[in-house]
Amino acid sequence: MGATKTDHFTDRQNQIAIIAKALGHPARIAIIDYLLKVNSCICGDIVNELPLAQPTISQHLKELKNAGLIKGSIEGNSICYCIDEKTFDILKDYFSKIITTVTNQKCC
Amino acid sequence: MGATKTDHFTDRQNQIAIIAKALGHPARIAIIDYLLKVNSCICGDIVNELPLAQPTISQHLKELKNAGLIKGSIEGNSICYCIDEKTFDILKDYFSKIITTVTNQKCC
DNA sequence: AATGTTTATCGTAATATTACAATATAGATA
DNA sequence: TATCTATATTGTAATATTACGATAAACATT
Repeated sequence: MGATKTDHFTDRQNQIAIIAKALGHPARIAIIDYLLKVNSCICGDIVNELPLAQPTISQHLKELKNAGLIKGSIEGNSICYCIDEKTFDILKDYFSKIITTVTNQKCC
Repeated sequence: MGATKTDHFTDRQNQIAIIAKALGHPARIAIIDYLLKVNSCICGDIVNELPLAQPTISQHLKELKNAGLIKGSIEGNSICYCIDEKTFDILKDYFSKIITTVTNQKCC
């Protein structure tokens, strides 16, 4: 017990959940906010910007990358992380659809 | 150690993270999907619909409710759960803003 | 080559989440 | 009121997440 029963849900449900989960931590939202603000980014910057140790930030960046929310390219001896909008589109579409459907419902 | 350092982040960052986190489990996405499908709902239905025990579903419903994603009204001896679109709007607006910003960036 | 800088990984302690059996609670119905 | 039905709560085991010190890896610079 304790582990999520991934195989009982559809691929789409798992996909949405994985992306949402990656955004389910304020440090990761703060990283996204910072990436938007600076328009381009080096991880070291984030370490100075956030109240977390370097290994913790590296771990959060990894999760955002695994979820497809950011992509990183090697830039000399540091790494440039950027937002990957395709993945954000998936979520936006999902929410848009929900809102449209609910608006047409007469319930509760 | 181990606990999220909530007070180091902005209220808005925490708010987005809490909502996203609530959607970060496939069972909860499945519940949202089901609520959309049936247009109105009783918890018992969900228990028959999902491969999870009744207490587990009750727990997931509680989390969705705490995050403001659904609302429940007592309906005789059962409970009618519905989607609360206001909260989905918050996320949709957040993602829309991200996508607009990123599209105008020339990075990586 | 030695040193410095930047980022990742390992190990691990603290905490949180997930799932469910057992049980409680609340309202409906007999 | 006794019983049934629907949902919530409690307790707890299994697992996952979060945070960070220590260390490694990769590249740059001296």
